[in-house]
Amino acid sequence: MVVDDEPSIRDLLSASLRFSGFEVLTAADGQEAVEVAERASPDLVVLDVMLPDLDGFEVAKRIDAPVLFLTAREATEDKIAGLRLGYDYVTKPFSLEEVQARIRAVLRRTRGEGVPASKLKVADLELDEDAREVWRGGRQVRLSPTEFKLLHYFMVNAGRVLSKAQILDHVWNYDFGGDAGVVESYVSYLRRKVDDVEPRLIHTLRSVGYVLREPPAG
Amino acid sequence: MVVDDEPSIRDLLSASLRFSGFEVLTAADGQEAVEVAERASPDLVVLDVMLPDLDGFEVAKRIDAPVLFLTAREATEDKIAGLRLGYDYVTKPFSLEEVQARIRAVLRRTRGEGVPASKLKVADLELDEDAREVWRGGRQVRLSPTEFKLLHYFMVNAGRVLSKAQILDHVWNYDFGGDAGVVESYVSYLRRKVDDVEPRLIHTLRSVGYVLREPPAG
DNA sequence: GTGAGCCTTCAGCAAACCCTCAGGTGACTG
DNA sequence: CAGTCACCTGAGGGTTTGCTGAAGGCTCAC
Repeated sequence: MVVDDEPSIRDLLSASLRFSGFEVLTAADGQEAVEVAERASPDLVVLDVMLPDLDGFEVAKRIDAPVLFLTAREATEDKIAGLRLGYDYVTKPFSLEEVQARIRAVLRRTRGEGVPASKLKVADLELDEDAREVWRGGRQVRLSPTEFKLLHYFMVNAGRVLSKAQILDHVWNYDFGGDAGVVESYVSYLRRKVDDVEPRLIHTLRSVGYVLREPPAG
Repeated sequence: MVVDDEPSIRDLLSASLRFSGFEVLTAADGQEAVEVAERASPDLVVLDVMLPDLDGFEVAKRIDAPVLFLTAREATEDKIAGLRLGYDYVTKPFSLEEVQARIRAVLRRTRGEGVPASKLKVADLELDEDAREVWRGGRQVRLSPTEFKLLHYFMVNAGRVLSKAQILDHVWNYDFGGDAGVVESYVSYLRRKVDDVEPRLIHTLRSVGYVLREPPAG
């Protein structure tokens, strides 16, 4: 369930989550959120701290479900302090990758085994979401936050062709204004760090995009 | 459903889609689009971003159907930013092949199994639309974007004779000014890359066109 | 304040690609 | 058989696309 008063954020999140296979309900304010949550008992609520009517914390108290908070990066100290006390949260502007990673982490914690494990593997390339570690051929690799998010996106979608626009939409914050050139830079960084041995896993499809996959025989 | 204020684009798209077996409705502006969509609930709407009355995004919000946007290649930043919100789009000038491929992809995603799978096969020649891969006799072949579009057009119309003019109209952008000589060049490229073994699949019909088909036994 | 790591832009280079053209080849026709 | 026509294909030039090194600005920790 997604609760935010800005329609654009609501649409962005619900579309992205539906595409990933979740069933999504939405609410535009605290009142509606409590009502819908009572009827539908969602597995998780993504909740903006700042709502027009009720305070986010108030809503969280009245809902019997795990909560992932959304908050402005420039939030006041007491808000952040409140969040630190046991709540998970993501700051706006966020990237879809970030939110989905957090959602999966929360579900994994609360629902135990209903969710895929946190280790992704393609050929001899491994990524551990919880530990935030990446290994290629038994050797650990250090990645910057953006590099990690990009590689994670590639691995979740292993075998699928991803356009640069698509990558930009998922890995970069939704308010990023630049062009797709930055994706090329980061693909280049990733290649140097995790794809400098055979078999090559990141492949360029000229004027289409990139794909991460084990090359087929022949 | 096709929504564009330029009659030539509308006719081009609707004729091509009807020929491919779709039922097509059209609208010339946003107002009409919303009305028609309400009455007919189309499976998909092909929608120009730039309409005389309403903004394309406004229309998309009011229509309860998947949307494929059309946009000028040199669109301004904010237009593109809107497209970041998860929408599929094709840039003008497009080729009919491109639009139809995108339409099928969207329908496949939203309607699940109501649409033919993404793998085409003729004899030992295989083409996977999603993975953008082509195989001949178990061996993978790399194709440029135009080569891929051309082969795709051949395979969708396997067994049917295609004139060079027809091919030009479907595979090349609608504003292409050159002559049919390119088609000969690209057929030649394709033959070298995917038709260099028996049985030959691409056949020339002198002063008529080409056809891709498995030759009959004997 | 200072430095390190990180993010983004940019420009130069390299490769891939698209299209044109022209000479050659094979088929049909008178 | 010779002439004509359609087609095939190699060569080449202009353009597009992608890769990467370098540089500037930013944040954050010390």
